[in-house]
Parts: sequence; C-alpha cells; structure tokens
Amino acid sequence: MNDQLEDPCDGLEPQGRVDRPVRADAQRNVNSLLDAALAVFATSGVDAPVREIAVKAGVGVGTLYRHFPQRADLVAAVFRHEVDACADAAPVLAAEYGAGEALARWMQRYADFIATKRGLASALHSGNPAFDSLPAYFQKRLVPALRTLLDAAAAAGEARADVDAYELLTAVANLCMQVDGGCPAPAHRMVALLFDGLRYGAMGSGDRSID
Amino acid sequence: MNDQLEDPCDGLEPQGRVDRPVRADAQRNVNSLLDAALAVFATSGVDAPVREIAVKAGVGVGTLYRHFPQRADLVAAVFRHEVDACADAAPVLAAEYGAGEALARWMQRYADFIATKRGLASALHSGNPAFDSLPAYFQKRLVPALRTLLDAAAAAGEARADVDAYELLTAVANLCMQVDGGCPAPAHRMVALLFDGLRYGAMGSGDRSID
DNA sequence: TGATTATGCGGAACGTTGTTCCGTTTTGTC
DNA sequence: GACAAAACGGAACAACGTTCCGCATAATCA
Repeated sequence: MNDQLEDPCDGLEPQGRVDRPVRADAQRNVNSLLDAALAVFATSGVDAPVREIAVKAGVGVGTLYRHFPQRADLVAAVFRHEVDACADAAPVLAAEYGAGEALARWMQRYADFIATKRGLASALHSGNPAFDSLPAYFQKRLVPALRTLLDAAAAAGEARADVDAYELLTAVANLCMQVDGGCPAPAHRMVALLFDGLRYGAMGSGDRSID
Repeated sequence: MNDQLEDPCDGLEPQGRVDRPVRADAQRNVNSLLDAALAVFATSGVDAPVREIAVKAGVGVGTLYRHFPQRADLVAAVFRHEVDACADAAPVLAAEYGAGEALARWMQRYADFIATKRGLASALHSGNPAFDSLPAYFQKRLVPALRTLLDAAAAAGEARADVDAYELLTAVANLCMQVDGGCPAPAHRMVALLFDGLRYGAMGSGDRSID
C-alpha cells in the first residue's frame, strides 16, 4: 500500500498562527461541539439532529454551521478526532507498558473505537463527498501506529513478525463489525483470541501460516 | 442453509377474494406507484422525495401513504417487486433458450438487477425494521430460481455440477457491487467471465476446484 | 337504473429536519 | 477605551415525511 498520500486534514484545530490567530471563543466552541457531537452520536446515532448537538454544546446552530458548513463535515470531524485519539494512544501505551502488553491494549482500544462506529459505516458509503477522505485518513493514521507497536512486540519476541499492520487492522474491524448491540464483551474476546494468535506465532519459527 | 422459512410477503398485490374485493382504482394506483417509484429510484436514488413519486404516479401523497404506511414500505415493495421479476424471468428463459444459454442470460439479468441497487444496499443495513424481511425474501426467491437453471445446465453438460446456487448468487452480487457509475459493461464482462468458468468446469471431470 | 355505503382519493396542513441570514455581541489590537 | 474584524445566537426559510379529513367513486342491492 502507498504511504505517500496527501494529508486530507488540516486547519481545523491546531495552531493557525498565520495572518490572524484563531479567536479564543471560537476555538472553545469548536471543542465543545466536537465533544457534544461525540456524546450525541454515541447515544442517538449519527442521524441525531444538529440542534440537539448545538444545545448540548451550549451554542447556537449558527455557530455550529460557522465551523462545520454541512452536517456531514461535523460527522467527519468527529471521526477524524476519534481516529487521532486512537492513533495517539499508541505511543502512550508503548511508553507505559511492555511491547506485548502495549500491543494487546491498543488492539482492544482500537476494537472499542470500531465497535462504536456502526452508524458511521453506512454513512461512509453514502456517496457524500465530505466522507471521501476519511478512509485514507483512517489508514494513514492507524497503520503506522499499529506497525510501530507490532514491530516493537516482534523485536521483543512477544509477537510474530510476519503480520501486516493493515491486514490486522481490517481483520479486527471485521471482527468487531459483526457483533450488534452495545455489549463489547464478545468483540473483546475475539480480539484477545487474535492477539493470542500473534503471541503463539512468536514462539515458533515465525513462518507459520495464520490461516 | 435453511429453506423452511416463513413467507415474509403476502397480501400486497394478488387476488384478495376474501370478504371484499380490492377496488379496481386502488389496484391501479398501487401499480402506478410501484412503476413510478421504480423509475424515480433509478434516476434520483432511493432517497428521492415521496412527493416526486406521487406526482409521477399521478396520485396524491395521501393515496401513497394509504398503500404504503411508511416511505420504507414503498422501498421494500419495489425491491420485492424487482426480486419477483428477476425470479420469474428464470422459467421464461428456460423455456425460450437452451439450458446453458438460459443460465447465461439469467446471470446477466440478475447482474443488471444488482447493479441498479446501489442505494438500497446501505438502506438495507440502516436498521429500519421495514427491511428486515428483505434478505430472506431475496434468498427465498432467487436461490431456487438459479438452482433450477444450474441443475438443468449441469444435466445438459453445459455447466459444472459442483457449484452452490447461493454462493454463486452472492459472488455475482459482490462482483457487480464494485463497479460504480451507470456503466454496466464491466460488470457484464465479469459475469461473463464467471459463466465461462462454469462452462469450463463442465468439460473436465467436474471435481476441479473453482478457486 | 338509482340509492346506499364502505372504500379510496387528494392535497392542505403539521412537525421535524438541514441550512441561511442578519442584527448583536465578543475578541484582539492600537 | 475605541475601533474593526470576527464570531455568536436564534428566528426564519425550504424541504422533507407523515397525518388528517372533506369529498369522490366503485361495488352492492333494490
């Protein structure tokens, strides 16, 4: 797969110290909106009314539309925000735990992320151009994050070395996509099983086939 | 897979000669609505406004909602109508052509059906209970239709005998799902390729593996 | 054929949605 | 503190799905 993709995300949150600084209240409201949207999407689904999100964020709908010109832009921003949070968890876990444990914990973290994105999956395929860049962003942020953990675990002899990060990512996604309802326990068990497979492969010669 | 499923579809179109006959104008309007909805969905997608469908059918929205209490019910009815048309084409083709040719033509017919159902695929997974029975209906009508053609072609030595109807059905569906845009030519070529695979298997011993 | 009645029809009207607009408020700068 | 630019709030608009009810009409019996 190709890593030399254009970055489809910028200019939303971080330092825009060119020309004019972002006003403090604007920055605060963007954060409030992202938090509120995340909470509302989790409870009422991605089809929840924008007004509900604006109320929960304590802003008017005009403010919402100032920062996210279309509803889908807000959905996409929340998605990117979550992808970022998941990717950023990787180095934190790597610093806090051993290589194998960090990998295991991140896979569960990623599984939780996927499990809460049921409504988004169909939105992604709705043909709305606001979602066009999301798959690439997903891949660009998450594949390197997992690859780093995977390589470290392999170097420490705590995971097999012949697993592709992208394939593992989609495998876990498919695994968690099946379970319905709010209960994450079955997905957790399946992911744990998969991780044990990684661990098992590290014990032998390393060229054992996965399937 | 199990064939002893409840029939999820009845009481919509055919003879309701119990108690009271269906009024002629009502029957006519239902047909007009199904025709209009099919045309509108094809041009504007399944998200087209109900008013547009009512206008095209030459009826008021009240009439539409009398026959289809919810928008999704109309979508589901159109889907079932199309599934019926596709399934009913099988015996017609079988009577008109030789076994191999009938199978080939039906597969193309089915591919065209799938190719025009892009918007429906995401609607199916939207969680709306109006769509719950559709996958079962799809399977119940189409699997036997294909199996009959497949068996006849195998008996005539024009197709291999070791292919499961359901698997072939989903394979063609996946094949046609990939292509985007209105051009059906690539899907047709892929399906033709698949059919040649069936034919090829018939020449040898018959136990050659497909993949 | 004409009267009767259940059945069906039409489209105005309602509630909810995404989105726009503009007068007012707030923020950063001199 | 004064000023301009930026951002805010929420009423208002348009489009949608759905409901409602007065009116039309097809089937039935005389």
